[in-house]
Parts: sequence; structure tokens; C-alpha cells
Amino acid sequence: MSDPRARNGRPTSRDVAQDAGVSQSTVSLVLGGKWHGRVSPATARAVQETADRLGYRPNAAARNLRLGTTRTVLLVVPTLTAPFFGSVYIGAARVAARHGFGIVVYPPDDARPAGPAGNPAGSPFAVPHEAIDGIIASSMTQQALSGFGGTPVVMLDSGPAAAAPTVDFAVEDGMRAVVAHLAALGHRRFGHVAVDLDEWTFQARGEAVADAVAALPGGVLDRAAGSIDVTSAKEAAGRLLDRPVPPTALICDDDLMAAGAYKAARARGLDVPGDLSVTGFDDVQVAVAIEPELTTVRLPARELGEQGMSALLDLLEGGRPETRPLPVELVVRASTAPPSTAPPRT
Amino acid sequence: MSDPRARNGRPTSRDVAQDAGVSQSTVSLVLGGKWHGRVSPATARAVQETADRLGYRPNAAARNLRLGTTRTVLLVVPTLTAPFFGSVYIGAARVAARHGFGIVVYPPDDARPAGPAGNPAGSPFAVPHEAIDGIIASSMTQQALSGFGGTPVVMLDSGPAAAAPTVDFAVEDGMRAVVAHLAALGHRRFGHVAVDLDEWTFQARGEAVADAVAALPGGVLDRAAGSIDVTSAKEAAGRLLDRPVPPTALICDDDLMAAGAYKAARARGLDVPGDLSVTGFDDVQVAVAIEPELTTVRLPARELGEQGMSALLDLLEGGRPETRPLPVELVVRASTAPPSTAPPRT
DNA sequence: TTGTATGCGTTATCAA
DNA sequence: TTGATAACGCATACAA
Repeated sequence: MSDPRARNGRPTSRDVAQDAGVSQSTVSLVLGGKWHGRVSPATARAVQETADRLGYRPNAAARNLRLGTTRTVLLVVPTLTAPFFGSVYIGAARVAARHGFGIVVYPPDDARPAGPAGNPAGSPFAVPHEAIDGIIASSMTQQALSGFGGTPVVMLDSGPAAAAPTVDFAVEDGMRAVVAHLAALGHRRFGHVAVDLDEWTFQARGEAVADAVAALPGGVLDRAAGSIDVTSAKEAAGRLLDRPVPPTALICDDDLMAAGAYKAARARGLDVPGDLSVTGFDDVQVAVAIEPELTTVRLPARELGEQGMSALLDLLEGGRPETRPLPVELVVRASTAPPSTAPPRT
Repeated sequence: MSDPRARNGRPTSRDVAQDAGVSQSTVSLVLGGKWHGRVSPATARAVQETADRLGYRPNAAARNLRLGTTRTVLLVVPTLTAPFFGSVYIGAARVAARHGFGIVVYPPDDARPAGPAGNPAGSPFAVPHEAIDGIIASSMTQQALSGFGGTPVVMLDSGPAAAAPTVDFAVEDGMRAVVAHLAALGHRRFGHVAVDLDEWTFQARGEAVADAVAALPGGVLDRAAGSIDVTSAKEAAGRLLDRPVPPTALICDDDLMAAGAYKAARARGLDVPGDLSVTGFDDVQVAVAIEPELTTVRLPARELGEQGMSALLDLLEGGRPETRPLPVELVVRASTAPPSTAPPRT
């Protein structure tokens, strides 16, 4: 016997064929939906019925092997604990569904499978071992991209310098809009609460803030970095607030960090926005959960997913997808106001 | 020619064999890591080198077909926009990795693929068509479970009545602890801001609150339902607060809803916790992002994922996994205090 | 209208 | 120590 595995209880198309008294190819034809004019309606109906009765479900591995395609793409995201990526998924899944594709999500997080037992780590087996046609990688560092082999990849929110087709946000526009808004309110002394991650989007945000403030007569910028959580952001914001001449506005790289900035302000008896203006970035749920509601930059996450999937589809068909940065939108809410001390007159 | 598809540029083990001047089975042995004592070290090294040089990656579909197993399980979650499920994933992925399994996430959300083009909707092809060994379904309604065919399933947070092995939280204990905490503070008039979803966990929460309040001398309970978002929760809480005799404590089914309750209170000039106590459930990020920080019930999400994966592994090996509800923990923070008006003395 | 034969790329058995 | 060979389940070209 050369059959090493326990024969799974699942019926095969052969079983269906046998039970229905037809050949396996007929079953394949019928269940594949391409029997019209090739199989008699009566036979087709019979086959369909036996398949249902037996609870037949095609073996995906066999089908994939035969077809050479899985109509499945992998969405790789840096984390699942940020609601942002849920929206990216929804956008991508919608477009995918329209083309008969499925999407699975693969968050590297901290727990990568080691590959099938018995294989040395670092072997080609160590990468996600699902059968997929392509990959959409969102907001990853460049180095995280290694190991995808020859699989077609579209990168999201990873900057124009990426080694693959990419869809980006116009984050620079967003930061410029933030600074302009704050400047119009009268602010000149800014603090940038930055994310301490080596990803394009945060670097771009940082540079845009620096440039915009530098271009502002009398503008001065201070900066502190932290990780994307409330406590770390509170500390970073606190450092800025404790300077001899503190900023009158805190520009945060992320909405959650803005919540931390609120806390730093409150701990120092500062009112937001009366004594300190605060802005966020992303416009996720938390922006309207905190009080006062946050002035922030809305990132069209769903659209990012849509465009990313479209680009990948294009790529899979041999095209060379071209994309433009997605426009972002400043959402002014209640966390920004004129500074309490008059700005220095020039 | 019976090869309908474009031969993908990817090298096969045959290519490697040819290039290395050995047979395909030798390549398989070497790359499979089981060549010790069966292939000469020199040959093994040569094969390994050619494989690397050619960038060989094994075809997952073929391997899956041959092995009859994919060492991949599907984690099905109701949504990806709630950070809770990110933690569930991490837990499951950790356990999976230890056993050489991978996990992909499948959020049904609103965008299901329609199945390969040409197949009638509702056919067996309409389900997630990846090749997987098992399914972990978290916090789903019972009906969403249909269509999984004969694939082994473990359900998470879906109640003991589920038609499959299940891992649950002791949510009733959590709600009892909340009511006890509030009662000890002196509260007697409670409002339950409930989630308007037909999932076990919310039903259990509602019943536990009702029972606990009923068991409390002088306890009265009011109730309003809404969806899991700030605005809806604010409205629901507002309805409770506008009663002729409003509650002195609002028990929310979810942390995000508690944020909405804060807003309803603030809109009515009520101080939290001075005039109104508020509690949440889940203990996700937002609980410490809002002010005052939220008294809530911590759900060990990661552990849920771990236990779920362990149970599935057990199931896949033919076992009958037994699990106990996971203990939850009341986390007292700053949103609860004695009621401002003395409780009615009995 | 239906059945037979073939191959997808891999792993495992067996013979050399 | 190595190579030929079969089989996994399916979709298709082709023959009947």
C-alpha cells in the first residue's frame, strides 16, 4: 500500500461518480458548472444530487495543483490589533470578491510558524505555506518583505521607493494640512509626537512636519518619539510639555498617541484645546471616543485596500499597474484652538 | 498538449534535480531534511546549493495534495476592526507555531468571495476555498457556522450549547463581579447598555446582569441596546439617563460603548464617576485611552486563542477536547465611585 | 452525450 | 547511496 495517510472521510469526485453511476469527468464537468450542452440535464441533476447527498466538497489542493492558481491572495499586515487594517481588508476583499478571489490575512506579529516539522529553519519551507497567487503587503518595513520569493507583490503604504508596485497615502499633504490649520489658528511652537518605527509612512510624516514648520515664519519644532500606545505617547508628550518653553500644539503621528498626549496635558493641569492643541493621524474609532473629539487626518483605509487589490489583479494579468497617492483629508474637530498665549509677533 | 496554463516561471523539484544532475526523489529527500544516512553529504550539499541558486520553493498545492494535510488552520472572526481579535490571533498563532502549523484569518465581514467564476452561488465552492485542516471560529452567531462541511471546528466564545468543541469566557462571573463592585459602592439603580447582536456572549452578559441585580435587595435594572460604536452607545445611554428616575451606574457590554456613555453623561452635565459610574467590558486599548480610565472586565483574549488552538490540535488528532470557561478579571479603575445621592435605605 | 487517459508537483515505496 | 515509479484528486483534451 503506498497510501501513507489516513484516508480522510471526505468523499472525492470519484466517489460521487461511482455513486451516481457516471464517470469522474462527468462529475467534474457538472460540478464545475460547465456542462451545458455537454451533459444531459438529467445526468447533471443526478450528479448534483449525489454530490449534495454525500456532502461532497472539492479538494482544494488538488484543484489548485491542476489549475495552477488558487484565486486566493494573502494580505500581510504588521498587526491585527490596530483597527486600521480591518478597513484595508474590507476594501481589498470587496474588489477580490468581484473577481472570484478570496483573501486571507497573515499578520506576522510575533508568532511565525516554523515550517513543517523536520525542516531546517531558514529553508524555503519557512514562509507562509499556503498556496496563494499573490501578496498585498501593507505598511511593512522593507526588510519584512524578504522571503516572498517570486510571488507577485503589491505594497501598500510603503513609499514610492518600494521594489514593487505600491499604493500610498498622500501623508505629506495630510501633515501639511495639519500644520497649516494650526498655523492659521496662531500656533508657532509645535511638538511632534512621533512613532518610533522604521516605516515609510512615519518617516514621511516626520519630514513633512519638519518642512512645513520650517517654511513657517517663526515656526519652531520639537520632537519626541514613542511607540503606538497610550502610555508611551503620554511619556513622549510629557517630555515635550516639560521643556522650558513648551509647544502650544502637539502633532501626533497616530490617534492613539493623541490620547496619550491628552493625558500628559491633563496631568499638568493643561486644558485641551484651551491651553494646548492636539492633533492625531488616521481617524480611527478612538478619535471620537476621547474627549474632546480629535482633530485628525483621515486616511481612506478601505480605498487603500481596494486600490491595492486592483493593482495586484492587474499585476497577475501581466500588467504594470500605475497608481497615484490616495488623497487624505483633514478632519477638524474639537481638539484644536488658538493658543492661549498670543503668538510671538514678527 | 494537455497543459492549459502558462507554465509559471517557478522552478520545480524536477528542475533542481536536472540542474544538479540527480533524481527528483533525491532532491525531495534533501530538501525535506530527511537525507541523513540516505544521501551522501556531498550530493546533499550540491542539491541544496542548486535549489538556493534557482530560488526553488516547493509547490504548496502539490505538497498538500500528496500529504493530505496543509498544517494550516483558518481563524474565522466576525470583524477585523475590533482589536480584540488581534489578541485572539496572537494566542492561536503561538500555539500553532509550536506545532508547525500556520494560521490564516478569514473575516467574513461583508465581502465574501462568490466562488470561482461560473459556479452557482450556494454550491460547495462558495466557502473559503483555501486548503485547510481545521477551523477556529470566534464569537460567531450559530448560523454563520453553516457551510463548513466536515472540517473540524472549534468554536470560541460561542457558548456551551455550540455544536462543536468550544472555549468560552466566564462572562457571567465578570458581570456578577461588576454588579457586586457597584453594589458595594452603594449603587442600586443600574442601567445596562447592551449590544444589539445575537451572539451568545452578549446574551450571557445580559442575563448575568439581570440575575445579579434581581438578587440585590432594592436593585432595579433598566436596559437599552445599541451597536458597538460610540454614537450608538451614546444614544442608548442617553435614553437611560433621560428616564424620570435615572440609574446611578451604567453597565456597558463593551469598552467602546462605555466611551459613548461618557459622552451621554457629559452632554447632560453629569460627572463620571462623581454623578454617574460607568463600567465597560473587554479591557481593550480604549479603556485606558478615555478619561477617566475605565473600570472594566478583562477578557484573556490571547489565552482564548491559545486554548482554542490547543483544542483544535487535539481534535485533529482524534481527541475529544475538554475545556473549562476561562476566568475573567474585574479591573477597577477610575470610572466607578459611590453614587452622589445616597442609595435608598431599606 | 459520455468515458478514457493524462498530467499538475510532490512525497514515499521499492528496487537497484 | 540513488533512481524509477506510483499515487494524491482534480480538470481537460480527446476518443467513442
